Amino acid sequence: MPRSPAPLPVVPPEEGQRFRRRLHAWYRRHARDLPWRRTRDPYRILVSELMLQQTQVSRVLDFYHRFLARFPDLSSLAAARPQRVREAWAGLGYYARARNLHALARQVTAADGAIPDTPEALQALPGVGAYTAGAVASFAYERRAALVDTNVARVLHRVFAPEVAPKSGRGLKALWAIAEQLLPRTGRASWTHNQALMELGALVCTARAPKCGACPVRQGCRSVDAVPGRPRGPGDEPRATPPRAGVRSRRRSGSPPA
DNA sequence: AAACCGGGGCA
DNA sequence: TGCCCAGGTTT
Repeated sequence: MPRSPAPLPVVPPEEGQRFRRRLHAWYRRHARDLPWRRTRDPYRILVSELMLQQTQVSRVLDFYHRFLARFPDLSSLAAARPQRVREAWAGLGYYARARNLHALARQVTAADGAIPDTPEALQALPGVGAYTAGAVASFAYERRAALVDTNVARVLHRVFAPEVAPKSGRGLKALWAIAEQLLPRTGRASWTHNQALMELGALVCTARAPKCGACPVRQGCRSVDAVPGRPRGPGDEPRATPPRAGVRSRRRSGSPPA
């Protein structure tokens, strides 16, 4: 029997629209002013995204400014010696990212010098995976591209798909499918939508102690709805235990609820 | 699909 | 010490 492919989750269009609206209204009021949100320069977006891989925003800020002062554009980076690039990265950690960025700069410079604008082409570059490819397409070129990073994965998991295992291959595929269904119609709107999704995960729908009381999309969140008996008012205290999306009573299959 | 990789901060 | 962070690459 050929194993039937697990059906990907479907988000009803109306539900998606309501989600987008509330998310956007929240973002307009709470978005942080981050330097890479003030530019569409593909090079600068690329630098920010590589620095931000597995690294918190607060720790990237200083490095970002210093790096760009040292290497203002792609060609200056491509022309630099590896040693200089490594120095500019010193302290940030994950130094393979610096090598990847440098290799990328040289590779693109050796070609036509243009950073690609589609996720497919971007993903062929060193150090650029599915997330970063979507991020550059969306944030630099304002293309209508989906992206799923750890923040987005957590938000979508909790709100729309608590039943999937978010770290598994299938779970991630499901979350990407949801992310694509949620995309607004235009690339311009997608830029804001994607930023907002990530911002919500970073500021409200956090890994530990999520601020559900301050969440613009808690109504309709399948993880919050799954936790009864907790009337949470605005600005509520961090929960001792996160919603643990998808834990409808963590029962090993077989032991029925008492 | 799962394993592995790799820095640093903070509870 | 363990978990988390705007993941990617390799097996």
